[in-house]
Amino acid sequence: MFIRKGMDGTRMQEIADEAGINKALLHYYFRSKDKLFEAVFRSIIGGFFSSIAGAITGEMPTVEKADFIITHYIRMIEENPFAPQFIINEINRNPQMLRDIMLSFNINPKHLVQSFDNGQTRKLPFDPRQFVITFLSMSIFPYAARNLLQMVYFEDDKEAYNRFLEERKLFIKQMIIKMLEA
Amino acid sequence: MFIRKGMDGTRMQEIADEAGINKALLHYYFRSKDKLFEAVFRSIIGGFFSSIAGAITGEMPTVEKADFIITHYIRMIEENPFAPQFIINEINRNPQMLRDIMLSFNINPKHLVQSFDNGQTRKLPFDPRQFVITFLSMSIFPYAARNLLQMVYFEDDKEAYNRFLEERKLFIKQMIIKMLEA
DNA sequence: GTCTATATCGGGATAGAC
DNA sequence: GTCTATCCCGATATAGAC
Repeated sequence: MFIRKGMDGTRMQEIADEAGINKALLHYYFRSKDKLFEAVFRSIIGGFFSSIAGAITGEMPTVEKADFIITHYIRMIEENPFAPQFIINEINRNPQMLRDIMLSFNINPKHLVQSFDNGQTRKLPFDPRQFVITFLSMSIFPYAARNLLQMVYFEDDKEAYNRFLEERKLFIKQMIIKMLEA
Repeated sequence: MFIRKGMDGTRMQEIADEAGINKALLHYYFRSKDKLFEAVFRSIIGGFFSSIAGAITGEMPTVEKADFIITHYIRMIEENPFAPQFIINEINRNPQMLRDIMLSFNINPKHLVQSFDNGQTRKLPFDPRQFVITFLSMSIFPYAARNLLQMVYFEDDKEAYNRFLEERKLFIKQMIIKMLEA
């Protein structure tokens, strides 16, 4: 419910109904709405975040390695299509939470940045983060803006949009590989 | 305030304070929070939406035309960096509103889709919407997810991220033109 | 049109029985 | 642990003076 309607838009009563219990019990377990939300948020961000990190630590990808990472990452988005936008929203609402979570997941931003200097991308004419963020953009945005894009460009045809997303997996792979080879 | 904190997270009192008036006057003008929100939303989406449409109606872009459109579109995002995510969020919250607005702006989805069949892109091996949505993704996502990306990949260095965005304009142009030429 | 004061209600949180 | 009943505050909305 938090994912669908956000922290502010969700009622404790709705959550209790969905869980088949009552509000009081919800407070008994989590003490407050804030605490409940944080618990939910941490569990959602966990998988996604470690994958974002995993996708770029170590040496930068060779083309073969990139292919593996892309497949893995896109599958994760497919399985959690609403998670990315939820994460983005809540980090905008409360940026401090991300810092805490990064610490608790033992992720050091410095290491992330340094890892860009390894591997073959060093000869590229652009900051290699351009490629990483381009990949994330191409993968995440069509899910985050699904309702908008589906309505504007696909006459609100759900099936047509699903086919588009399916075709897009190959498209993304080819684009990224082309960029890395360029 | 709606852009920053969303419809649910914004208080009428805050808006009144910001405007230097009081709550009662706000209701006098707009009758209800819902009505006020819709007025704000329509005015924000207006410019963006007509540009999304304008960017792809008529024949599909030649490389020269694409360059012009990209420059124009990115500038609009730069001037309203929070608008895209706001629009995406509120359309997810209330998809019907977009349908109404599209009607009132006289935008017909069928025409949008048909326009993809014109021009040189017809020979491309992919649905041309892949290119349009790739462009939108590359342009919008780095603004929508700014807090997240800046923290994870730029050690929360605001200036470094601004330089990245500046460099990205050229990067996007080159990528899109490369795709269209491919 | 603009204000103060107030009605009304919804929702987070708690008390206390079981 | 789980429930019902209730407190209490904050937020939308309105009444009514000026």
